[in-house]
Amino acid sequence: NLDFILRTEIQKAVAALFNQSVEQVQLQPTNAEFEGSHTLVCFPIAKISKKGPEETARLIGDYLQTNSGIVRRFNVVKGFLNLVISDEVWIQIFESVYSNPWHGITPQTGREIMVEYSSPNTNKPLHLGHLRNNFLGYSVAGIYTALGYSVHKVQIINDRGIHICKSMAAWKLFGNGETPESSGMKGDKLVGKYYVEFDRNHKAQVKELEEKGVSKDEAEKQAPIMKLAVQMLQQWEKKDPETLKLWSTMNGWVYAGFEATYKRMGVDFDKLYYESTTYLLGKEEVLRGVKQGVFFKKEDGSVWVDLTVDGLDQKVLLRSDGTSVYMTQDIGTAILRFRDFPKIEGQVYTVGNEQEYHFKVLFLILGKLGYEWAKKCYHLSYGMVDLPTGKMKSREGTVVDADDLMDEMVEVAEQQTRELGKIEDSTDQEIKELSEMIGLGALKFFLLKVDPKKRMMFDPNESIQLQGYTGPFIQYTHARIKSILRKAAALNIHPDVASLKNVKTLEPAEREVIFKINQYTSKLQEAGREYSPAIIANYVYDLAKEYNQFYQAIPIFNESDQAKLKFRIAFSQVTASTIQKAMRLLGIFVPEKM
RNA sequence: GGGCCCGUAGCUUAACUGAAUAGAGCAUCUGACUACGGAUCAGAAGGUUGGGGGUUUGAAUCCCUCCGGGCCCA
Repeated sequence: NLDFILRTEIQKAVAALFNQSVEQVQLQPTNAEFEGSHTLVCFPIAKISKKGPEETARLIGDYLQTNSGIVRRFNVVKGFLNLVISDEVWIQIFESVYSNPWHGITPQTGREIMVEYSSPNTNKPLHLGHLRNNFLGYSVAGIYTALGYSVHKVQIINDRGIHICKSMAAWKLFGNGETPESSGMKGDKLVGKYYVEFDRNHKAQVKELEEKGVSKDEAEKQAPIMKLAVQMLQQWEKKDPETLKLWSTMNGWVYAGFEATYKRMGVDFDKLYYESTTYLLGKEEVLRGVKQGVFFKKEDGSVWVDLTVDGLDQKVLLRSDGTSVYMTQDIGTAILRFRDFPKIEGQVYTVGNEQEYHFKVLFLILGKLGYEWAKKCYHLSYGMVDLPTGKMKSREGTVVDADDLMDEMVEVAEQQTRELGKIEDSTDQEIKELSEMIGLGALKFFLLKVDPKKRMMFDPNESIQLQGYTGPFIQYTHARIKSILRKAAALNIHPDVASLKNVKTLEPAEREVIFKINQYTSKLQEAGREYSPAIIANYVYDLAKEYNQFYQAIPIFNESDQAKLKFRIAFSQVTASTIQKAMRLLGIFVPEKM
């Protein structure tokens, strides 16, 4: 790794010149206006060298140039030492990537981790927010896999509670036995329809009661349809066979619908957890905590945890009637998962940032209960997706449905593909598949390129873009390279490692691309450390952009020098495969033609 | 009442965790070969990084304060 070597050389130089050691070597990419690729910021070193920043920079530059063997030239601007790495070194770096098909893929380390994402309710279909959630979780899982982890992808499905009983109640009253088959609707959509139906009826009944002088709060409880839903929830808890049957039938419809959506999204799971089987967990753990003295009981019998020493407040874990709260379940589920997968060192929870407090508390509690792995639990907190009209609200019907959005993206992609007419020899089926790849690529890239922590804006009109900083731009670059490689094969040009050795100098555009290719592994590590697919998205865009610049500046096949020609083909190959790998980390596929 | 997050070009965003003239894309304007794919490339214009103060050789980044937006806990 070039950066590592450079750092070591710089440390040696400082030791030799000033008889001092530097901990932090501040290396950064050189600004475009100066010659060089790596820049050493010399201000901090000037402090220990007891000389001015410029002189310090010059001395280090001189030393490196004569002693290191990798620095060809240097220039000093103010306190910045710009280093020009010799082309031989760049070519060597390229060669090591080229000759290693496993570049950027860490062999299995034996480490294991769990990533949770999606985690929907079963009363309504998936929406735009779930898309961001799923793509993020899936991508982080992919990044960790590439880092050598064995990753277990899970979700917890909120399949019980009043919300699904509302859909059940409405279906019972107005459904007339309607099923996905009889209606031709996707199961999750059908159940969602009855959830809306419930809400509409409930509102009407509340209004009626209010007109009779009942208070709003009372009216909401007394509305007959609400009473029915509550009654069904009680029946469910008593395990009434008829209620359980309807419950599992309707949930079954939803799962079939979700399955179709996940499949199209290209995400999957290794294990599913259901709240109906986990909601009673955790109570024993909490009681154990009371015995151990990490929790305490109040006079009314409720159990609390005191987090004031951690800068938070007191939090209830069991109500006075002994019933659980959400936190209790989450404690139980976390422990269950570590029993199911004893080798995992931690869990990543992909959940919106409104739950930040909840997870902070959860991890603290798990730590107090003595679980070491609590330290390795991470809340992958992401911001809401806003619409130009503001927040998505199901009650106001402003929710962007996941299936609809994917349809729309693919449709735009297909229209564009046909208009450009570059793939005339393709069958309809092939065009469909390609459009799916492009449409979903655009959507995933759009949702992943922004820092997960940030709240993001989704404008349905402007977000469907296929030019510029988008997934299709990168897919296009890949397809274009593939076209070059086909031509090279047809011309019988076959690059090999030996021919690379005959290349002595590089064009600036080539150096830039190699610089980017060389960054892949460190960007991958950074993305893992930060749990941020956005870092990969930014990286792969930069790489594609650099390659396109090279492509425009240098006509590859005009080259008469055979070694150079072969080098450029090899170079294009490596770029394509790096693009392919990086995009795969985002869950995006790249085409051969488009 | 207590706590957390955010504010960067008209819009969407980046900045390697304190470094050079704050990078991109969209939109606007100008240009690109009979050549390997124009979903591309080159260029112009667009910024008091919400306001003010402080620390520092150096601040979008750290501290204080005010303004504006979002979220959580009781």
